[in-house]
Amino acid sequence: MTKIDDRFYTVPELAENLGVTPRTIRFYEQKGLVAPQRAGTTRIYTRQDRARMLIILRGKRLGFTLKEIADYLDLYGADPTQAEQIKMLLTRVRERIDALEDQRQALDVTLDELREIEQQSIDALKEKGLDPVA
Amino acid sequence: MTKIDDRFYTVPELAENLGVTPRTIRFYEQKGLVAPQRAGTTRIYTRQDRARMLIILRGKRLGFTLKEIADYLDLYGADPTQAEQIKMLLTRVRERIDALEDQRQALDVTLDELREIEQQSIDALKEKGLDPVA
DNA sequence: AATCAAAGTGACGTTAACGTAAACTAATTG
DNA sequence: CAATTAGTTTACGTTAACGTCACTTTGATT
Repeated sequence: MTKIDDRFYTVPELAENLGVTPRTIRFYEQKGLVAPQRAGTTRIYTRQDRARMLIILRGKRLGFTLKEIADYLDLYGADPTQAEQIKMLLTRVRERIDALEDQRQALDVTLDELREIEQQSIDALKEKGLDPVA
Repeated sequence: MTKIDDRFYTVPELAENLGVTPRTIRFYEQKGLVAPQRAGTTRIYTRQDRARMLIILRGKRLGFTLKEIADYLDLYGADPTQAEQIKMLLTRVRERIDALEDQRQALDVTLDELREIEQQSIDALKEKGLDPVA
């Protein structure tokens, strides 16, 4: 018998557990990313809710907007085979990979230009008899 | 005798010439980055003003904020030897290089994670007998 | 029942770099 | 001289993802 984790979390507890602020969790709810049940007015988060939050946070880490994450999650559960969901994920992930590779390219170009300016600055200071380190 | 470029620009002309909108130029003035003379109410930009704009635009391309660019430009002209200006520039440029190198690192990590997800998605679709390309 | 901490609910603030729209004024053109 | 064209001014709008307050509500405890 494996013990199932049937623990419930309140907002502050879940926030603590996930390393985010309570405001963030409530904000996500307002954006339709999570929909916890209530006990009176208090939000109750199950392990499934927590799993959803983890997906959201991973999405954020990977640079997706909350809107994109919401679109993805909308298929979650509404798609028995989950094929559509995975296809959509694959599409978005590939878009993001392309975007990041472009960014990487641009970043390298910028770095080169900055290094050139750095060198020019060093040279200029040397000509004035100044130490570029100081 | 070299012909000097003593042409003057109005806001829309300079904007056109630099590939920015008039609003941008006026915005920079409001932020204290440029201070063109006036002919009545109309702004008059000299070649020096244009040079300043080019510096600003380069700074932007390199990822500096308008505030940082403004600080840099404040030394421009107020520093006869220009040594301080160059030192400051060097400091900022190095900071920016460090930041971008960090960014590059993070970006690579993210890319790896995305590629992993891509692969997992492909595998999942294949197991369902679906073509990951479609 | 009074109290008290915890949770919730607006609602406005923040940041950066402009965009947009409306209303003005000044100068030129027919 | 009226109309058009240019340029200016002012102020609010935009975007994303929350932060920060101030205030109210609840459920629980004494």
